[in-house]
Amino acid sequence: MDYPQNPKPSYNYSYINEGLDPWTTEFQPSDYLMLDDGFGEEDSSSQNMVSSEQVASGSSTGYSGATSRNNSMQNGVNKNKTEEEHRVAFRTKSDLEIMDDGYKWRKYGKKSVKNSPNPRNYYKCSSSGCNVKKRVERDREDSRYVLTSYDGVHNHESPCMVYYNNQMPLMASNAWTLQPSSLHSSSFS
DNA sequence: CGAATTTGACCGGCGC
DNA sequence: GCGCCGGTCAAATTCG
Repeated sequence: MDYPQNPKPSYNYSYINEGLDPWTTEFQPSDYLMLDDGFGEEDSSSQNMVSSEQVASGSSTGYSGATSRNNSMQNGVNKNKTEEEHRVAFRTKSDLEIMDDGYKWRKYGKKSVKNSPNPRNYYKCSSSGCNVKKRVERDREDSRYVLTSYDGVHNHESPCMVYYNNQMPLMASNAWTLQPSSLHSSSFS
């Protein structure tokens, strides 16, 4: 698949000249942040975020067979979950869905969702022991938008993280953490 | 030659 | 109980 993807983590490709700054304006986090159970029926999107919480069960390589997926497959009743499910979903205006956010992702699946002509790609953080997953698909309504969903919290820093004199860690201009706390303050530049 | 992607198969939940 | 549907696996293939 030859794709004119951007060679490096830099968003230099030509944007649709909307006369708007692409990243500070078009980036709308938590556009449809449907957490919780699938109670709220969104008018535009009827897909329900899967309520499967994956516990970071120790052995990363200990994956054995497809049957022993997760013995802790509890029901929706959250009795004693130690791991909260961190989900962040947002929508970005981009013509490319290959967005480098500072982490290395390994694609592990592609599926076409019903009611949408666009397939959905599944990525996983390539760092060992980091079970953060990522889901990328195009908006079924506006194919100009890309719906990205992050699942989990990284247990390591971004490879693009830069340190200035052992001071407070600063992020590179083209990288941002997925921590929900730092999601609000968009310190891009 | 090793690593990452591709892609169909498979698995498990949920609705009927 | 069966079939739909979304998520993941893993063998094969491609890529660097």
